[in-house]
Amino acid sequence: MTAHILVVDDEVSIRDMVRMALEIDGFIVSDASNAHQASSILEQNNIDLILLDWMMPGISGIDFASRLRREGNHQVGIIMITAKDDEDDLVRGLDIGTDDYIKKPFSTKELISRTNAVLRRLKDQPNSNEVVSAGVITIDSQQHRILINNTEVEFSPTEFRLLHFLLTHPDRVFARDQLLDNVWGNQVYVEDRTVDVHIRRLRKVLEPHKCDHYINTVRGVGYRFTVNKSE
Amino acid sequence: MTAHILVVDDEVSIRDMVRMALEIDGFIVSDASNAHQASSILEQNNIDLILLDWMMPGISGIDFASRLRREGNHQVGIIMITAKDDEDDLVRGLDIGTDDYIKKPFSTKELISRTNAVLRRLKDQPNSNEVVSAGVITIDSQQHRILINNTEVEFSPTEFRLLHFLLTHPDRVFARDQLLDNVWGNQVYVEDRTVDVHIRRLRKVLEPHKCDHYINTVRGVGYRFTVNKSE
DNA sequence: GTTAATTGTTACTTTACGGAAACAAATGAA
DNA sequence: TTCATTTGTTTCCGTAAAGTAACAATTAAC
Repeated sequence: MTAHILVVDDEVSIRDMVRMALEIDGFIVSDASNAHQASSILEQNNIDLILLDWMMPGISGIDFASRLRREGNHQVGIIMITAKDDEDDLVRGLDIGTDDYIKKPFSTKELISRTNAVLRRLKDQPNSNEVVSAGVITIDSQQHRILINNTEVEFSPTEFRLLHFLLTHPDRVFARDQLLDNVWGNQVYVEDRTVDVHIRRLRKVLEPHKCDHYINTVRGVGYRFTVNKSE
Repeated sequence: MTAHILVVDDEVSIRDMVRMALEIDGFIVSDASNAHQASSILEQNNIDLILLDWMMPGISGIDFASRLRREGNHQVGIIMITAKDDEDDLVRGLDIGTDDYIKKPFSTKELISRTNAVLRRLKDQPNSNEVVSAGVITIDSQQHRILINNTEVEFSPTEFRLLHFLLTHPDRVFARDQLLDNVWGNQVYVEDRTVDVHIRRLRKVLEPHKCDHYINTVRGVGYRFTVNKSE
């Protein structure tokens, strides 16, 4: 969930400033002072977004960005950081497929805002706006609503994510740590037993609607969601 | 179906670049180097959207846009292109009734994205002169009036825009960021929590009319407008 | 030029959610 | 059976999120 951002700038002061602003806002940040460093970091990490200085000694930001896109990397977001008097190069920069621009000098607020905007746009690509259902349960992600027998039932955020994951992966056993990875995210460390507690809470909410039996316990392994009674 | 776009800029390099980007994306493009040319093209064609340079010799973009709106042309979309990052001027630009603006330098992606966004918005509401309603609330955009149970209720500008956006996009959760993008505009950098405060103010105004329950809080996600009671 | 309204931000309060601990119950193995 | 292990369940507490009000700055109105 937490985005990993790569900051590429030859000036250490800019790097530090940007890094600090991003880290305060909860992002994971790596940085590089030139294109070569940036390349190796990209290879070794799962980078979501690059904040790239326009003018750098050696391989410029423009060249680096266009090379990335030419090589077929369209997943990573790229925000260019430009100085005032780079307007002449504007034409060159426009066709290489960057996601946004930030002009120096910029506020941290603008930085964060644009970063989030680009990340949001990238995330929106695969539309998770579908309606899924199993048995008497229907989940509308866009509305963020769950209907059971056409009646809305309230769930807490974690319960919502847990049920959504289970329902979209039916008839399959998941170990507790698999559920933690998929529902909590692989960056959070919580106890295995926490899953049990949340399964319990989920069952409790489902109980009045007589569909808590959709959630099976597989002793020694984990939990499974199924609409067919297995017993 | 295909949108026809008019590009107005005195610099030929910008015109060509924008034209190329738009044509690659399948738009029909006309261009003009000044306001007079633009006027005649507007008369002779069915233009959906104008990409208008802020600073032009002779009649400036801002003058041209405000004249269009004054003359009653509210159908055509207008996106301002500006090199200045003078916030005061930008605010003035929005007040005139332009649909969006793009700061130089900008990416082709941003250009295309904003163009599509404005076109979508215009299409959604063929003319914003329409009257929309949900439950006991009726919004007349042209009159800039909101009726609740056929009684006029006063809202501040931001409250008006917020309620209008929510009401025209019912039964859908919006994150605070999304609301900021859609109600405040994409380049206004305000805190997330500001949304909370305005939601509060909106509810406060709706409260005496017993329809504050239309606005749902979705914890951990954002807000949703719905006429159906969620319980 | 004075006043009122609007808006963004901050600080404080309230709510309720999530995580872990603790204990009970169930299960399986010896 | 007895014991160990796994799972169910409840309760407690810290904290993150949302509600709220007050404040300052800006803008509009008079």
